[in-house]
Amino acid sequence: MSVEFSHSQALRLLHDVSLAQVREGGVDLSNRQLAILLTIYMDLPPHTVRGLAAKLNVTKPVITRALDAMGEKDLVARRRDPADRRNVIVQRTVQGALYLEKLGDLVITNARELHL
Amino acid sequence: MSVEFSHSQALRLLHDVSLAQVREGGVDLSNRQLAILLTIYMDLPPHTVRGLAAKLNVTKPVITRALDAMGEKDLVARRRDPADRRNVIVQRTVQGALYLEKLGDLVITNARELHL
DNA sequence: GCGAATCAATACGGCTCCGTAACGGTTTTG
DNA sequence: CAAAACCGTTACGGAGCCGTATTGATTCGC
Repeated sequence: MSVEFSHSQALRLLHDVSLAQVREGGVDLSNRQLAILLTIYMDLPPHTVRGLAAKLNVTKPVITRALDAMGEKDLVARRRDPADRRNVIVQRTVQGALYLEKLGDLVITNARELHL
Repeated sequence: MSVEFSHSQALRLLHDVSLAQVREGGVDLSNRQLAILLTIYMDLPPHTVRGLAAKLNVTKPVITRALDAMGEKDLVARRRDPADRRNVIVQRTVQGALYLEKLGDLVITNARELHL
């Protein structure tokens, strides 16, 4: 299945998705937070703070703080690694999966409306 | 040209794009700023502060501040409306067009890598 | 076993953005 | 013309995130 995105189609898709996000005014994540959340849900576990920091090319406190913020919204959960208690394992949550499901639907809906 | 986005393909695309943005670490706009910028470049002019605020469902100071921030990066420009000097007309810039061109390319490149 | 190394979290000062409210400048209205 | 309406900006206090440096807990290396 192959398709040629036109340049303006790509930007229109971004426009519609980000506009819907802004207008909705619900949960709004920073670029970094979204990247972290998507990495947790799309890449293979396990996810540690250090691993996420390396993958996103940011410092560890950035990850810790993002997990704090998203943890309060129940989008992710933390657990100490029993094998090596220095590590923290980042886990998915029902709430987080739900949020990303809606986000994916938003992309798909807008892509369809572009006859893309 | 039509294609069925799968749910995970949509999220993967978002993941790759936001990850690239974060890893790059260059100009990073908030969700709102990006929505404003894309509206200015994708929707028909003229664009006023009030009009943008209504379109994005946010207050006017949000628009003013976003224009301040993006104006300093030369992504947008402001001009008084000669016809009604209360209005401010928001204009595109070369720098802004360049930024969005790169962003569009990023989406297209990542979409292609997904064989989408 | 004990010091070095590793992990995540925290402290700190600084910057940006927020929402509400007030403000000057301009135009419309009566 | 004066009062009201309108437009964008600024003021203000507060919240969130940043980078750097440090801390506390745990594990590794010798």
